[in-house]
Amino acid sequence: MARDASVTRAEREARERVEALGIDVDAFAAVSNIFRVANAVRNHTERNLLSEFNLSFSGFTVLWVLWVWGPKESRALAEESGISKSTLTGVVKTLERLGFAARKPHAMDRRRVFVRATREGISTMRRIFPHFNEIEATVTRDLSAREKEGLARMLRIMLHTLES
Amino acid sequence: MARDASVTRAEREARERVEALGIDVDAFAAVSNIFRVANAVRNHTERNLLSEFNLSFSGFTVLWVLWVWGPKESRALAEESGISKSTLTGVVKTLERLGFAARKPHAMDRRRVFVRATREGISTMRRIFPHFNEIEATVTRDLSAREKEGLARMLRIMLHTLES
DNA sequence: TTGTAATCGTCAGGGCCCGAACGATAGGAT
DNA sequence: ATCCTATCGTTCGGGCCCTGACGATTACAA
Repeated sequence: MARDASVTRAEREARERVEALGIDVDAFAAVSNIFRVANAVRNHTERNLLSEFNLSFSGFTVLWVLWVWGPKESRALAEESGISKSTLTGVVKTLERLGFAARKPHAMDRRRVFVRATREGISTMRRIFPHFNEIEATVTRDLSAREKEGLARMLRIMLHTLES
Repeated sequence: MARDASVTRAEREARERVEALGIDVDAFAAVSNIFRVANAVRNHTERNLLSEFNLSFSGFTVLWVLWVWGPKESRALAEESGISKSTLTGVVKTLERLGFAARKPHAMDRRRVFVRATREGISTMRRIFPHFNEIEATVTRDLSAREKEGLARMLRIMLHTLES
């Protein structure tokens, strides 16, 4: 079957409704579809993979960061995970309850706290990550390797634009 | 200045950590960057635009759907907005409190409820949307029109893959 | 040394978010 | 007419999410 890149009815309606206002239709189409895809993949992953491990998507993300980077201070861990410090407090509490993460105090500075993945957290990530990547591969299966690279490249450009 | 599409330190670390597992690196780069961009744009929009109107991103999305489609039943409105029915109940309550939306009972079927945007909700959307589109244009400003179209096209392909 | 400013992680409050369970309603079948 | 089943929107419990405020701690200046 040929790849289906057709515009959904919702998107067509939206464009018609909005075209009169002199807006940037290309930007609109690109960004709103990013939200749609992110939302859909996130929900799909939570329901079909993470729920087995009692992990939320954020919990998974935080644990993933700890797995990749090793122990991190709260502030940096929050930033890297894309959530606020206060949200991180709650997420780490949940990860501790699940036995996937632990806190340890900073030796020099008693304000700071390190968070690390436990042995069980690490082994769990090793089990989950291949399945997660399988989902990523599935949802991009109708794109060529070249297209995937182009997609990632454009998103990185947007990220840099946002940070500047 | 030349466009910056360089891989972030975080992404480089992640790849190294994970390459040994025989995963699909292209899919990983594409999907994880979708999450990053969606998160960043969402937060930016909430902080710099929607907070002035006491709107969450979800509230904005729901109101936007009502603006484009006109009155809708709860079930369809939730689906179109990418949230669950139970979440919609709360979001619509907030929109009602703000005076942006109203409920009206179905004439034939007393189980069903229509939701519509109020006059004030509509005029608010007309004010907000151009600013929202300005953000969309800004975050994609380093992409050509052709690239934006290609980006949207690839995301639509992913959406169709997810739905099948 | 003592005051002051900066930074740390946490908590409080309010809203979003989901799945599961619920009462109300509707549509068919018998 | 009365079951049975499907579907509607809501509620409930628990977790995520943010901003703003907080006490604790540290760094630095006077």
